Amino acid sequence: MSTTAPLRPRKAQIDRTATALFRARGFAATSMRELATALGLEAGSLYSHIKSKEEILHRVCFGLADSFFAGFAAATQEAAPVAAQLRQAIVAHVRVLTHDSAASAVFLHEWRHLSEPARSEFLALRDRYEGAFRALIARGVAAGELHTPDPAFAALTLLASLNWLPNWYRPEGKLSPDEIAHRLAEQLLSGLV
Amino acid sequence: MSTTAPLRPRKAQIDRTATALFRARGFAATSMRELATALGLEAGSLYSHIKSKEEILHRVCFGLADSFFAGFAAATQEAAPVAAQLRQAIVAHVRVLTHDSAASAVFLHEWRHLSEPARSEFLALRDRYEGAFRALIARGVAAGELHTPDPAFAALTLLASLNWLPNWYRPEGKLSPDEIAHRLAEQLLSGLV
DNA sequence: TAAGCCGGCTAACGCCCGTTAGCAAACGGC
DNA sequence: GCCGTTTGCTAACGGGCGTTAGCCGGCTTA
Repeated sequence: MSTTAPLRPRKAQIDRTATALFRARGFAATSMRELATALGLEAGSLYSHIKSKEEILHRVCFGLADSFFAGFAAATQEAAPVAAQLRQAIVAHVRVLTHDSAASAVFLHEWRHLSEPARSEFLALRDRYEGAFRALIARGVAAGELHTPDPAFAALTLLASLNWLPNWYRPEGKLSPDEIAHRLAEQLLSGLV
Repeated sequence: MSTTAPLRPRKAQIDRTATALFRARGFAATSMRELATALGLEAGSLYSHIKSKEEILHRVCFGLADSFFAGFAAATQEAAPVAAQLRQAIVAHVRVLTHDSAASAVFLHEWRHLSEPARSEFLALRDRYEGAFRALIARGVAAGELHTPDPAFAALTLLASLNWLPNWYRPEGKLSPDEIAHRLAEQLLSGLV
């Protein structure tokens, strides 16, 4: 858990606005002049607050990675049946996705515009997170609580389903984040028969 | 099924190379000069073959949409149990994804760089395709072959899992496309218990 | 009231972008 | 052997890009 120093409010606002633009148009297709206009500024003024365009992307991507790891750790630290831990991990994952779906979309799609070595570091984190799910499922299989021919495969499809959420989630929708999480868990753990 | 006129070979090669670059770097971050260099040309020469950068993206996105619809139609035209039809539709979808995973990745991620009205037309096609899966699942539920509280939800998670495939599929991997398709179908239809 | 930071401006830098115009070599079919 | 098509080149266009330098008003704190 890298301790993120509290951002000055203006800087946090820049991050939020940039995140929304990055999500809507993509990182490469969003210009600093567009971002400045959206904030009611001139382009040059942004550089009183940030060092570069990529710095924003870096903060968004790694900040969200921290959130995902924190959620997973909290969900799996109790001594509960593995299936219940997996359910909790799904809920935690969905909570992060829904709490800031714009940042999540950026996290999922725009990380490749990070330049090295940040890009490789990011991918390593992503692999580690996926590995944690894989290991959890494997423990469930070993304990006889879960059944799948291939835990890696299962982890892949599970996370893929969850990560599609930012594409259709609307905060004003009928289902609350936790209801969505439980339905997803139900669906993914029980299948369609 | 819009009949795609056969492309002249050079033009087809430009499309293929561009697709690979769009996938690796993203549409907006890929320059015509990069594309030309990858083909051993100068940037201006590209315009003897194509009208614009976006034209390439348009062809890739809509061409793949055609493939998906064709696969789905072939999979569901026989009078088989709905569950079997769904299995076949999954296999068809996976075949398209694996046959050209670069184009699939572009189809899935870069369509938003289409300008209007192409962008809206693309989204309408995508909705229609998703709707076809949803309807198929709903028919399965009505026939008592499938069980899910919410066919729309099920269609969403199913396609999400499948569409993650281009992110990890490697043609030289151990599993053949059809083996992957059957495992995915198994996983998604039966769950983890 | 002075000092110092915070937040913003204007102007400009060098560079890269997509695209066009005009020209020329190579080649296949009649 | 001619003609049209295909394929490519060079040079340049107007414009947008990320970023920097230098400046300044206004707020906070001593």
